[in-house]
Amino acid sequence: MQLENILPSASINLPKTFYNLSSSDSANNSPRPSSQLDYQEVERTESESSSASKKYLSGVGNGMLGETDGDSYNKADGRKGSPVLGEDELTSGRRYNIDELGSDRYFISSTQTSSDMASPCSLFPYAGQTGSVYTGSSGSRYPASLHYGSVLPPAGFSAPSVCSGRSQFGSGGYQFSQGPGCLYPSYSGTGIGSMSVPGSAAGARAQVYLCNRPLWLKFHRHQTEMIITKQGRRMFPFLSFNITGLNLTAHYNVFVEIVLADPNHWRFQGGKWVTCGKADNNMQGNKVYVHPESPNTGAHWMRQEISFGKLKLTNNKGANNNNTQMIVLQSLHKYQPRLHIVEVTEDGVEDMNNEARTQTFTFPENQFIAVTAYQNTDITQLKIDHNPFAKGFRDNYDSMYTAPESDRLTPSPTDSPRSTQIVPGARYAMQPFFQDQFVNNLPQNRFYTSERTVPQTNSLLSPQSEDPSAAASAQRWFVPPVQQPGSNKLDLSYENDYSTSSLLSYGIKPLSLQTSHALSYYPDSAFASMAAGWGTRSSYQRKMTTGLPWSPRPSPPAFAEDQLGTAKEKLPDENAQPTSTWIETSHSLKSVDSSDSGVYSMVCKRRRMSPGGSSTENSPTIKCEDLTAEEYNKDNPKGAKA
DNA sequence: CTTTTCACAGTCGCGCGGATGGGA
DNA sequence: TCCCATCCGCGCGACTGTGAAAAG
Repeated sequence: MQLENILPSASINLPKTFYNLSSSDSANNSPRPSSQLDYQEVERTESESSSASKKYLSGVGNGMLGETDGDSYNKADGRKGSPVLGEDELTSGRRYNIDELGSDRYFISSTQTSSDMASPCSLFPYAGQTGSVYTGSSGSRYPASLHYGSVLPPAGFSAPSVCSGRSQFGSGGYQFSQGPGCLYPSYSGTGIGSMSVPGSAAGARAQVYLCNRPLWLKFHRHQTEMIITKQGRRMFPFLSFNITGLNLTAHYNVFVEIVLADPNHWRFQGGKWVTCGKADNNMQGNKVYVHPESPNTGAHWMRQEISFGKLKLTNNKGANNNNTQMIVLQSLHKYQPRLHIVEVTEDGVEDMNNEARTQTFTFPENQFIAVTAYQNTDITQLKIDHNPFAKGFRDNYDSMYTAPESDRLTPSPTDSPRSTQIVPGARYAMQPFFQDQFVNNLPQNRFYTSERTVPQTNSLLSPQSEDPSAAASAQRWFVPPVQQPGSNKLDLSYENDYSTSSLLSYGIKPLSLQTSHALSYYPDSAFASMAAGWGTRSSYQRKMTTGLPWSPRPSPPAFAEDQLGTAKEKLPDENAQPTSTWIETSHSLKSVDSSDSGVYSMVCKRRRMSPGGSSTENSPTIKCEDLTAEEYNKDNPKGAKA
């Protein structure tokens, strides 16, 4: 599919400066998602100041799998990717160089001032497939000016009084997309990252990490799908952020809004997602989920990970009035979650006179297509592999726990999402970690045959580990909403925030963690909390030994798995040219090996067999990406579903 | 034919109640 | 002996994807 076919019209109007950002862009003759722009900016910043990336890249299995496992790492000339899914921009090595830096801190700055606008990096409208939010032709709650950031008009973005009435959101306090054609906020602003508010100097400049970004990326590579049901279905992966840069004493409402990402109706055809007519923009229903802890102080939001694990998606329009936990979506439409941080008064009332107190953050990897039944079996498998609630569907569930210690790649049962929200005082540490668990709990051997040899667990567990690559693997996806003019500002932001790290560094080194500034927020150590909430189930404890492949450390979601990245996956990444990938690959479902795209497509469409089936055929230990045509044919003579 | 709905089986954590053990 | 805290097992509900049936 051609990119032009799926990109919203809004994406056509891209600043020329944008195309000049990358040498490869011009070759593509095609607009690149603004998200790339953001990534590029970050990348450039990183490349200027760090050589750690090479060090990191050179490591085997140290790859930030979430990013580097991307199959679409492209060489400068060999571009491949998946415009449809836009995964390439997320997985391209060029854009993700930062991920491989020692810091692993991924900052995405948004434009705020006019000078920023002048900067191609910050100005490019984020209209790409992966990170775009469709700009509706009709009125929108978010004016076009949003490309500066998330300027939420007081009129349309009424003060949420979340404190006293969070339900207002559900009942229309935030009347998103209530009217026809209003589903797509006019948000042509900066790319994925954050959007800031003009004149937001009045408030603290928030910066946001997408905590479980690697997991999101894994799904995003295959075009994330989210089940919607009448009773509501939780998202998986769920949204989880770390916020910094807020005023410690100011009060904020934090909520997620899910908006249409493009004006298209999608269908899964021929093993890939294709557009199919226009989206129904008359969809009504709640589009906002206010974090239950809203309003709260900046210190509160910054001391812990902000998770939206209880957010539910539904297609039941009748559920919008009385259920603030559910967001009403339409099946086969592509959506983009957005995080809003609104400074409010102590009683939770938004200052209507200061729209600059609203900041919005968008991560393109959070895009998903709402479905009533999974279409792409890869997504299904990913869900099964990573979602603790779906453990019952893991074919080799038992073997994962009975296997030798070194072979055990699945996390403890305590990786349950509930644990992430139950352990008192441990949210900051527990949730990020559990997010990691979700990523790490995947039976690695199933997908990355060579990863098993990588002592992932060791890197995680060994406090004394001084491996730079391991340390580098710790990553956070940082999205400061307000970007200071000039890339150097971004650098500064990065340097400051990372080196001084007001947030948990999530480094591999526990010591670093303990000494991090962020921990000062936590009277109860994350580690203590971990210990408290860990391994409560005796049944699993019996199965587990002390040397677990996963660690209860509050580690970043990404590195563990990333570190497992195979050389195969990483090598192509080193020379990846993100821009090129965007155009040349026609569909995102391409796997690592573009040459095997046919096979890949076939394999990926293979339906997951019932556990009762032949172990050979159903063997979940082989990831479709890793299967060659020969292997696949051998394993599954029946062939894949077309 | 595509999409949606529903019942189902499986995992898991919570909460309750009973059993156990230690101290007064 | 009584009281209290802790541990353990069980039932329940929440949650998942599956697969068949229903709906369009």
